[in-house]
Amino acid sequence: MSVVSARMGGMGRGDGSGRIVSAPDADDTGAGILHVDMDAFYAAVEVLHDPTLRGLPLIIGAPDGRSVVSSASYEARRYGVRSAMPVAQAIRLCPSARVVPPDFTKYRAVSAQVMTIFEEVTPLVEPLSIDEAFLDVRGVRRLWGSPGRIGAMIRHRVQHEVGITCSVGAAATKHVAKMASTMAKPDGLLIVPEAETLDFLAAKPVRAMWGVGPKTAESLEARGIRLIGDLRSIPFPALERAVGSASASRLRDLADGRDPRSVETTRVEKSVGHEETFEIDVVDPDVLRSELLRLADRVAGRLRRADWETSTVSIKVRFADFSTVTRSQTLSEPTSVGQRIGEVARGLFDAIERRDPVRLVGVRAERLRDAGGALGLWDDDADWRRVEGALDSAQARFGSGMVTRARHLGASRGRGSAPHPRAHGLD
DNA sequence: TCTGGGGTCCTCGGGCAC
DNA sequence: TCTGGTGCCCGAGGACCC
Repeated sequence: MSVVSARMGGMGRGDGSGRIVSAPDADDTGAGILHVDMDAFYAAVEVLHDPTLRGLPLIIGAPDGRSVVSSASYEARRYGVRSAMPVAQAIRLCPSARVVPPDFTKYRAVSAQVMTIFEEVTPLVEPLSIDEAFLDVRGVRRLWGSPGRIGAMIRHRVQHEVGITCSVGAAATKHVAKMASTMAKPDGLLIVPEAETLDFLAAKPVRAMWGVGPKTAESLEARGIRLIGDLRSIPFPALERAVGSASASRLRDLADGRDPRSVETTRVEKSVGHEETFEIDVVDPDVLRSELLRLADRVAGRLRRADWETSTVSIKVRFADFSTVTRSQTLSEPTSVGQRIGEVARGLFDAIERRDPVRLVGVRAERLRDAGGALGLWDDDADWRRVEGALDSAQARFGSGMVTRARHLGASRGRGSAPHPRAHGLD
């Protein structure tokens, strides 16, 4: 029996018109990775808090200025409203829509409820964003049943315990599970048994792949590569010319159904930043400098709350014509002091000669590189040798101050003492 | 029609160390 | 002492994701 029990159109277009779903008891052999994605999450949470909004076209986004749509209800999507579209344009497409400013406190609270449900099903949960996660359910079959049953159970629990709907993709790999949940939207379950992976992928457009955006798709399509199946047949050197060698290898693997990424339960932030778009483009350098200081202060505050320091500060300046430049500087001494980050940001800004009107400035701080992965997860001797090499090289470059600190961080965690996230998995 | 804000990851060229 | 290969970091830019 085919995985597809209902088909209502082509590929998903974001408005649910291409929805494809499976029955929960469809063949799910080998489909132990689930991707769960909330449907129109921000809009759904707003409806949860104000039931009079149910059934209305909703646009989540700041109603004024230069903001864009963060989320839209399916009622609004039927008018062509999409995420990332300027709010002004969305209102023109759907003048009857209710525009609601985003409230992340509310969204985070509901997200926590949903993630708790996931963690009650399996310890192997990888939150991907506020409204989606991967779950590895291969080790909990005896507890809850097959992946299809588990997907159906999660959907039922989220709907009844939280009050919103979600879509689930079940497959042998993260990539296919993610594609499947997208196709099942809204409020659906799509199972791709492992043996049907290649057939499932073959006729899908390359644009549907996770990681292929407009630019990559355009480059592929210009060479006649429109379907994932085409990625398998094109000579590899031609694919490399289209997207570069690393992307070519990755895309070829994904097209062949290979995706070695496991569900990782730990994730470490690598940078924090703030940026702001002005309502009206700014020319006055003093205004821009003081804005950079303000952003640097906010960044520093977050660094201190997270108890880490930055080794590299970068700024971003977007001009009126939307061209963007970034500048960064690695510090001789790591810091979490706003004034210091602000000084560096201002210095970087002053070194940019272009003085066109500016629409956006941003400040970002990279986490201090401690040369072995921020959590110090040493897999084996090879990792350690690589770290030692990097530290030696850095010592030669920068002197011993920063390097001693990095070496200490590595050593204090202990070689081999930190468990790899995968070690927490079920058997 | 005029493009947010928060991120991650990749590529590429240059410089440097071993 | 010089050279080439290798591998790392840095910095800039870009693509992509939600």
